[in-house]
Amino acid sequence: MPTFQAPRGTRDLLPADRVLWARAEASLRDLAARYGYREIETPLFEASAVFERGVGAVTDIVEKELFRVSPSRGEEREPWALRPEATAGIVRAYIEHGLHTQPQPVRLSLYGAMFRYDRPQAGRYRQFYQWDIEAIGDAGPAIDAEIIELGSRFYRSLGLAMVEARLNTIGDPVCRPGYLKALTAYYQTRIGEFPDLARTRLVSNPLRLLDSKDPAMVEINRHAPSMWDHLCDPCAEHFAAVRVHLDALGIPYRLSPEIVRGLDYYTRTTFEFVRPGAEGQQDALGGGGRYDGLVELLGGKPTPAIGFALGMDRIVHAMQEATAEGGAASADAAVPIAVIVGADPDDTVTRLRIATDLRATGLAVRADLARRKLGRQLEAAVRDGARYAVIVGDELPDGLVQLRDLGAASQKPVAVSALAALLRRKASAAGPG
RNA sequence: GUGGCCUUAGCUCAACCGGCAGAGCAUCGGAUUGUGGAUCCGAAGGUUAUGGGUUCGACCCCCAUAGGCCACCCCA
Repeated sequence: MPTFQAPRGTRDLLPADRVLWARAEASLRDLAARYGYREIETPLFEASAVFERGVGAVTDIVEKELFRVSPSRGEEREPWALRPEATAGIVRAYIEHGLHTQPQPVRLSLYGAMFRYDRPQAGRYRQFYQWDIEAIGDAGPAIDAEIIELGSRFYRSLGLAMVEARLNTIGDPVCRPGYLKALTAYYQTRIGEFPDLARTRLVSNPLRLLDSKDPAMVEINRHAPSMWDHLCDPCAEHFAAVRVHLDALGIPYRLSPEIVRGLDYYTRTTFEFVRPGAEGQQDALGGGGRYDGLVELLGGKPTPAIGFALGMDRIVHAMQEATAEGGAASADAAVPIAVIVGADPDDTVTRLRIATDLRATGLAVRADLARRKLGRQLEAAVRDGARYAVIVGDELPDGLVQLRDLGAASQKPVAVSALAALLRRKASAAGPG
């Protein structure tokens, strides 16, 4: 066993892994830019209160899962926590920097690491990665549809066509209390059938009982009153309008009353992206909703907003499975067009100098600097995926090297001074693959 | 945070009832000194996750710890 290992719940992404990650990240950056969601970066940690107030102090998230950090010294008094999600920090930044003075809505995109302190298992890490999209300052249903369509497109761009959008509405502070009253009243009539854990939850967060996976609760929920029957007129109109927009865009979705968000600042639209057939609890690949109450809760003016977050760890996992099922393997960006090898293993100066000169012209080349014999150098070049080898040998005093086509196993002498232009032409001619 | 299963070389795994820790792949080197993913030969790689205990003797049995996985809790 090595002396040190990655901390519990974290892992190293080795170069072979990073290829897939980079592809997903490139796709999301491209999409965000084209949809007008501009990148923002917030600190990895914030005052704990940002999350506690935003999320609710009595929830498991804060009591159990918040990754708290405290300064080991100094005058800082405020307890900090690593960000468990992106929204609270983004909203804090929106308020702090007066982004309400910019044209509304402000469309924002953030990709990065999030942290939670709970017991790890596959697809659930203490350090994990999320892509977060927020549109702050627009109450209309069209922006809801834009964001859901953006999420759908992202999955499709990665070849995850099976991902399914699920849509719901949870009302707003006008109509939800009445619904909660009706729901609680119904649950009271059947509390005798409740599993133990569900009983405590009936008090703390009855809405959450709707997405319980306990068979008894599923049966009870079958006859539970529906939020949809209790919506106030504005909420009902909003919900209908979101669906009109999605239908107009041709975005398939399933209406799913169990998609709830347990927190008070969530309003109206909620949605998730799931992968049917995923093992265990790993089927949710992302989700979001409207949070018209959060900006005010964190000290800003009342401001409508909607956002969503996609878990990259699970997305990459899904991509790996899709690749294993016969999809195309992705290309490694670090494959060189040529490797500079030499007959004299010790002459690393010449090899490094030629490689450096070629790289200065923009080419992707690598010099073999391990002092091994020529055969080993060629072998390594082939296994690196290089198409050419530049062989430095006795011809060098005449200004010549051998340019060897590793695929065709043929070679010809080339002037060192002509190498860059020649390789550039080869690189652009054949293209990747 | 609760319960269960698991941990042998970088990776995938062997090792009889408790009796000298091995293989394949990968890595590095060699196969008459300037040419390849194959083949052959060789080397290196281990306190059997860690620490205790039982035993003449422990990869094997017992306890603890760490880590992984699974189911809960939860999923902002």
